[in-house]
Amino acid sequence: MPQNPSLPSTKPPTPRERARARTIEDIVRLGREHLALHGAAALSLRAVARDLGVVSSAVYRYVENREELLTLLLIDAYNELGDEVDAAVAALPEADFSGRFNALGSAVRRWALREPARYGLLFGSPVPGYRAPAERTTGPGTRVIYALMALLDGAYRAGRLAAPGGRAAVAVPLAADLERIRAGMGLAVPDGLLARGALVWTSLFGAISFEVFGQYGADTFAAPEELFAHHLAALADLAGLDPSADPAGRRPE
Amino acid sequence: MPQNPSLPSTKPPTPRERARARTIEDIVRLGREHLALHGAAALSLRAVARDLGVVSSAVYRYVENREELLTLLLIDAYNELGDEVDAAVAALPEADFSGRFNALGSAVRRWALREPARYGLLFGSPVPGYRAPAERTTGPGTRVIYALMALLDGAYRAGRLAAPGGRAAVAVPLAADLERIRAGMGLAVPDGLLARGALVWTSLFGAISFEVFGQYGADTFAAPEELFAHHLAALADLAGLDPSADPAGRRPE
DNA sequence: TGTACATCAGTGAACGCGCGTTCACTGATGTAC
DNA sequence: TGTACATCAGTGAACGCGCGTTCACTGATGTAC
Repeated sequence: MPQNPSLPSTKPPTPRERARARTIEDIVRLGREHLALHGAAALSLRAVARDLGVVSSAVYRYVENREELLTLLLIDAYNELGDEVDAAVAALPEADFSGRFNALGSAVRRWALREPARYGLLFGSPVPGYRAPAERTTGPGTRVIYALMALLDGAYRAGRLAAPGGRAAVAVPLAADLERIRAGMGLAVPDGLLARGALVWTSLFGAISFEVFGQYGADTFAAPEELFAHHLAALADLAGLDPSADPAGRRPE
Repeated sequence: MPQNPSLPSTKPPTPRERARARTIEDIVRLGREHLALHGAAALSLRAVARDLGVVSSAVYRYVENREELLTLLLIDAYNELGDEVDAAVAALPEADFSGRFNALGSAVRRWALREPARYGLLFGSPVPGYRAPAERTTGPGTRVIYALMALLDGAYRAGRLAAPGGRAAVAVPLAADLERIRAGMGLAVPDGLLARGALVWTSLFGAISFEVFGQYGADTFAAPEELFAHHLAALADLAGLDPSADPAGRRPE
């Protein structure tokens, strides 16, 4: 049974604690590599132990079981994606809403193409027999949608988010859901724009998933970056982002 | 080595041939059930053989190996989805473009929610170590996008597809891709609308994947049908479908 | 209509593999007095 | 500063499992003459 590393981390870590933390880091790193190479279903504690240069049972000192390692890898991947998205967004001025939107979408795509198997773990078919513990993964798992919603909400508060036209009315039960989300995230955007934001969110990942998972077919699109840039621009329109007042010199990545 | 069932199927099938075809059907049916229950990674020839009431090596009379069974199941699933989409679309008058668009999207969603594991096989993370043979799966695998594009092209030819506004210009390399697609599918829609159609396509599957794969979180949306109906309406707008002339009495499913 | 032969479905044993997990154990590293 | 004890990392063997695939075989079903 693995020892609980540090409940109240008051004192500085002892050498043993630091060695232990480093080993856990190694395990996660090796697990990450296995994930990237062979996919989640093929992730095995024995293989990780081999790479760690240790007998298979030794891993159980650090990780309760295979599920737990999967959870660690899930959190690790969500956080890496979240970090990269946050950094890409923060690199542009706060008032450049369209620029930040582009940066967010491009950052997700870049990470997904670089880490297809980990992207698949997060946004692909569920791993059979594994259910992520919500209390540990919800936080890291919602970072991208939080970043997107904060961006759109900021644009709305700045008067730079146009009201949606078209045929889409918000029905009553959906309005209740949206109100709950708005309250939970501290947003100001009205229903129509919030619903559009949700669509933009799923659409972004839909476009990326098709590219990463190879749905487009072998040689349908020779210029996938162009296609994605086009999609991003259309999604910015769909979200209601007003292009007129964007700082000059911005261009899609 | 499995015998090739029928290259030139001239004569009526012999009893043996019919028994053989029935057994293959049984294998696909059982494989389908295993897929639905445990996912593609857990699909095993031994398990199928057990369910078939036969020793494991006997399956090799009918199926070359595990890969081949996966391919059969892939084709089977693509065709079932394609059949249901086609039927849903054909149930509405040809001129009711918005209605048919709704029917198409709803049919995909319905099938996906009913068959989450098979949906995951088609549109989720790739099965590790498996590559679908393009020459056998491309046909069935493109039925939905063909149906969607035929629908949008019909609307365009009928003057019922509005030119896209917004910031999205089509860059040159992308235009070349689009021209190839247009020629290959015999379409008339211009670049802007074609690119929008591709975005609508990926967005539709993005929305469905999030719902099927549980990305929304446990209780974020109590009314997922409402959300999807809203998304479909927004996607109809995005595609450029003109709502004004739709037959009365149409409503989203 | 009957016989000799070819085809085919299914059997059963086997090979070699990797997996998750448990358990009693040996030494090394830390801690309390 | 030294000693006795507790903690912990890692070992090695084992249990029981399921998998894909091959192979020589037995019988039943079909086919040619």
